[in-house]
Amino acid sequence: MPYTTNDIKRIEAKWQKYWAEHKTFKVSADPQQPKYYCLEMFPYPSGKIHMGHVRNYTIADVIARFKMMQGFNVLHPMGYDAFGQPAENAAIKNKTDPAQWTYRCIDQMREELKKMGFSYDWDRELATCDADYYKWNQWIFIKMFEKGLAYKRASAVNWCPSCETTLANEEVINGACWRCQTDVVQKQLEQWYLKITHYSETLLEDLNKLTDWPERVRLMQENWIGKSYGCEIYFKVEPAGRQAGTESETIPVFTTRPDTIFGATYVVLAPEHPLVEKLIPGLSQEKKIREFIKKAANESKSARISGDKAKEGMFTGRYALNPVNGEAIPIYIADYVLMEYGTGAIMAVPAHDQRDFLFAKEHKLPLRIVIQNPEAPSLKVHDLKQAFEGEGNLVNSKQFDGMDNESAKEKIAQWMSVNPPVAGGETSPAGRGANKMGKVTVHWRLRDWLISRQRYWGTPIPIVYCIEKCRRDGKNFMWPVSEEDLPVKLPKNLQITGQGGSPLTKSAEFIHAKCPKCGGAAIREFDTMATFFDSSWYFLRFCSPRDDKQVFDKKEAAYWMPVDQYIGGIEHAILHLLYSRFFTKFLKDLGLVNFAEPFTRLLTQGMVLKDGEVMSKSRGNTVDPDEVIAKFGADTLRLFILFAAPPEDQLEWNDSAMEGSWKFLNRVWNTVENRYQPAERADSAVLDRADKDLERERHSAVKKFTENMQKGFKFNTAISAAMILLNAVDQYKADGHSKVKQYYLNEAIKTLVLLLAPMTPHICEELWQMMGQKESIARVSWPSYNEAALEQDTAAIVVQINGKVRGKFDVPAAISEAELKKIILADAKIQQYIGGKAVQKYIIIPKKLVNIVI
RNA sequence: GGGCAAGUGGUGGAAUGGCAUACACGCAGGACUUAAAAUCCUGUGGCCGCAAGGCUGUGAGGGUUCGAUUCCCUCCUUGCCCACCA
Repeated sequence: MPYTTNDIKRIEAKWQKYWAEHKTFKVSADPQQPKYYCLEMFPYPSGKIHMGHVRNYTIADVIARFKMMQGFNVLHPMGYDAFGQPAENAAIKNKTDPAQWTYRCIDQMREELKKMGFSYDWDRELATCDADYYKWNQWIFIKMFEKGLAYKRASAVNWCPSCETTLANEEVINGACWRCQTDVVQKQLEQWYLKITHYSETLLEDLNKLTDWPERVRLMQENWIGKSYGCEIYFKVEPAGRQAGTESETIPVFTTRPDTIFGATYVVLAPEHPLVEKLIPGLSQEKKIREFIKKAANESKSARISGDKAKEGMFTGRYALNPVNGEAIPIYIADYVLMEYGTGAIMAVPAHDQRDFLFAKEHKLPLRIVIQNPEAPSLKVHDLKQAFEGEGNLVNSKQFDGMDNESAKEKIAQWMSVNPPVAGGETSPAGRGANKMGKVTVHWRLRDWLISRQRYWGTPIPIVYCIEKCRRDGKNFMWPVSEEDLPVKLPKNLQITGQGGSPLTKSAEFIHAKCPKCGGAAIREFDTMATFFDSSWYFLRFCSPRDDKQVFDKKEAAYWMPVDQYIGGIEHAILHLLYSRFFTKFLKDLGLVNFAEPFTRLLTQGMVLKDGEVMSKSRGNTVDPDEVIAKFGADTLRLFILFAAPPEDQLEWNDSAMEGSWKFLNRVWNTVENRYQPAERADSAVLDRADKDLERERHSAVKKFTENMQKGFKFNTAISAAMILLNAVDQYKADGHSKVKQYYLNEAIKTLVLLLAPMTPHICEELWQMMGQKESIARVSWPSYNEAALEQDTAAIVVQINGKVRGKFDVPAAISEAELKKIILADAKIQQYIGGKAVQKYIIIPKKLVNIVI
């Protein structure tokens, strides 16, 4: 039979049908069997799969099939992250319903995935937009609400004017919306948050457990959580002349540099700081300050954080007292201080902080040097061209003078946390430290997660607001929907226009509800959940996807979880992976799971490039997997992707290398077809040199292939081991009349097909059948190797003189050192290189190398 | 500005202290063919040499070592992440 595109198409279709009909990859929990949960990040169903998907899922499929052959009970599911804005945008554009569009895309995507021959247990397929999935989103939300971990709060939030919705901090990239790149603005809104900060400490701490995660993902999460040790210092506000006697306000500032406290020459509040309202009324410049605050608020986030922007600010007219020396310093409002970090207020030390330095120069504010550079010890204020941010010894700092600033950080923080302000009087706000100058604190960069979205195509937040009795009684009127009323279903067939806010606000059918408390009239919350909520626990749902009684089956989850190998793009290093870790910790606290981390091992696959650039629709340099499959078949595509680069590295698309993969499979095919002959088991006692060499090549290929699969999934070098075996088989001259030779040839060919089975499953199934086997190759045991068969009789010894290669010797493998030396020194060429000089020593690495030092 | 990763033939890549360039792609030459495709064989880092062979070579410079692509230091370049984070 020839090897043509049509044959390949027929073979691939045949085996895809076989796997589907025989449910080859259907699994169930079996405590007698070791489990392996292999999971790829499920796709957003946009219809067509792209090369990034193909690479991601091919890597996962090879791992799943390899583990299956190694005897594991492998869970390998697939689903769709199906809620989200693209469905709404498509619905607006095509005047259809987001649900219709999404399910059509899912159908299309499923077909494409099947064409790749992936080993999914299709009976577990799920889509997050199914009511029987998002019902459990709502259930989890209510549990969080009950524990105080889901709450509603008004504050300045990130708002994307184009998507007309709020965004989480994690979704703002360089001040712009992650989805549409529109500049994000700040807006004051009442929104739902999840209290991920409740787990800050353990999210950080447990990163240490994730030893099989890429180092850089752990670092990115560590930076994102951002634990910083520092000090909160209390600056008492001086009463304004007329208001003398009124209760004084205190400004807590956060700093990581308490060693510079004696150099503070002004205090700065963020424009949104709540204290501003209390400080400015009645001041002559009140109006101007309000204008400035308004201007700052309207500025887009990207403009505000851009590095080269001049720092703008205004003097409030008020002063604050530095607790360490009682000095009155001016209070400013400036846009370079961010409300969302620290306390939203800073002490400015212009001599030792570049941002403060620039602002001080601009506003002619004084500088004071409190750290002397040991390399230029007579630093003067008027010499400063920029802030001195280096290490040094303290000056102008009273009893701390002369101390190195690293020790001073700790000493001063300690001193402030036990002593009242030197200027006297009460300064610490209630609960922050009873009348002390400051306190040692820890600050986190991680913010609570804003999950409200003013969009239609998402999980409705299961909350109702009573508008009758509860509200009239004036107490709580916000209630979670009771469990038996879940799911709160999304209404169908709404008009999606993309304008005028969420379509849910206009659906009478949706809005009106009954108050779960008093039974009176109520209206529903019409915000939906961010889709990252959906994907934060889907891996648990895959353990029991059809369970309609509970969020997931505890027993099933206990067997399958945690995920042994998770595979996906680096772009989810923070968002999805952090949220999933948070959910797992919450579910552990609920007693539903008994592990703290959902993903034991993580592999982040590299991007697919073409012409040196990331393949993307907007660049127009995509290669359609469908077209490649039509021409070469799925196996060739899979092999190319695995062979072209290690999975973590970028992969450069190359058409001619694609043909190389085709050629290789063609050779494998021809070898089986032309050289495999049924033969009986033969006596190994009659092996000649060539047979032994072939056997050694076979065992060596199994060893190298298996080790490369196990140590970091180095598929490219595993494949090269298989290629070497094929080369050895092709070189091997089997005497057609010798049963012994045919037997060993058959063994080598069978091994080759088994090794390739996880990578190119269709063709290997077909070849396996051609070789007379009845069983699907997917369930055959992985081949083993024998160390003894790898032994060689002779060893090639490299001889170096002073580290330079000067000769090679074939010697018996078991030779003694003395004999080895004798043989080498007897060589005329070696003697010529030694040239009569005295040999200082011999470095001998057995079976490898001898270095003669002269 | 801070952090991390990576720099090896014409190309993808291999070697993690012991023969640099495994395995492929590409290219060149040859066989088969009326011819082409396919397939097979040979060669393929650079320089010198008819050859045997020699010298040189893993971004640049230095160090450790009998021996460095591999470990350490400095620098350059590229990529990624974070960033008025106090």
